[in-house]
Amino acid sequence: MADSKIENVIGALALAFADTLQRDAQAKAPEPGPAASAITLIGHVPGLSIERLRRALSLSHSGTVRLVDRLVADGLAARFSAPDDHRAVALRLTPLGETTCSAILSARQTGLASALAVLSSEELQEFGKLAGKLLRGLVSTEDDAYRICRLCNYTACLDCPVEAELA
Amino acid sequence: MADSKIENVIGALALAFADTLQRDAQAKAPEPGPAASAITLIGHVPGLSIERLRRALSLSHSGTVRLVDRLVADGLAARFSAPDDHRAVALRLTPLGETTCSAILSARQTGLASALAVLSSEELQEFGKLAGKLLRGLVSTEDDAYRICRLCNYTACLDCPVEAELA
DNA sequence: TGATGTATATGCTTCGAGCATATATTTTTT
DNA sequence: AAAAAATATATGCTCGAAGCATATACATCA
Repeated sequence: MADSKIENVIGALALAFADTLQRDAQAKAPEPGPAASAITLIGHVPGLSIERLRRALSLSHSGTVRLVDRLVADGLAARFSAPDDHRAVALRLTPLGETTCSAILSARQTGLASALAVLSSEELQEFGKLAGKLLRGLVSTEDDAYRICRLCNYTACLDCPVEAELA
Repeated sequence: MADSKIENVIGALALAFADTLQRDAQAKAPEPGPAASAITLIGHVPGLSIERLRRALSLSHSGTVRLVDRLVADGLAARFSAPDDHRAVALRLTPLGETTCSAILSARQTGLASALAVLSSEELQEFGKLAGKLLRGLVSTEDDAYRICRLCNYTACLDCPVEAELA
């Protein structure tokens, strides 16, 4: 079929972008792996529970608990008891965690911006429009949204297509 | 800046595409992690050396050797001595490895195609064109090419933008 | 020939991740 | 209202992939 070449190109680009994205983000995190995403998610949703974090990161339960243990030990996050559900933990970033979160997000953005610099302004608009359409097709549950947006800079996501799709 | 929203959307899409891509591919591999990429790379470049594989997978040397050990133990790959350099190992897939490689590639393609199905034919063409332009901007060395194309279906990549950029 | 660089292999250790299980709280059922 | 089931978190245990340091073989260059 004529389209499999296009699929190859798009798949390779997604892989390459995700690589640099995660590399840049993880370089500012205290450890490699999902720590960077955990920090930006907690920053995005203060009061997040461990269970929601677990689903967003596609980890096991114990893996998530241990990851949070490490973030707390590093002074980046803190556990509170959730006001509405006394079983649950409400996670928040410490001031140091906020700083780390900003560093992760700006590193992510810098790398991405330089990769996108080869497009003209019009091409970027067009590419972004199609990307938004594709993104809306990938979201059906709230867990999907947290997972997909796990490294987003939410301060810049004013009319996020993911939120639009869920609403 | 007005463009950071677009960057968010593109970054999130890349992450989501790469997630499904790797999930689909790894589900057909003997183990999670870089094994799926290793198999398709060896399939793509028979005679590949461990050192080249190492750079394409961004692993340590010992990690790559052990990964190859496991692929060989699983009956998916085999070591030969490279004809031109007697230090190097030439890697090849066994018939079972070829079968696995095909399964990985077709799983990858199926998932990607369903994600792209929300675009019209014209939109897909346009998106692919811009993706190719972006992709060319990301390649400067041959190692980059192997890394970026590590999960590509090379039989469908007749005029690959990565190869075009290197030539 | 000798020296340096490159490719591979292996012993050792570390540490992130999952499984099984235990406890606490909420929700549902009877 | 009491009992049962479901949900959220925590922890002991084990596994195994990955890196570091080191050793060996071959190649290349002086």
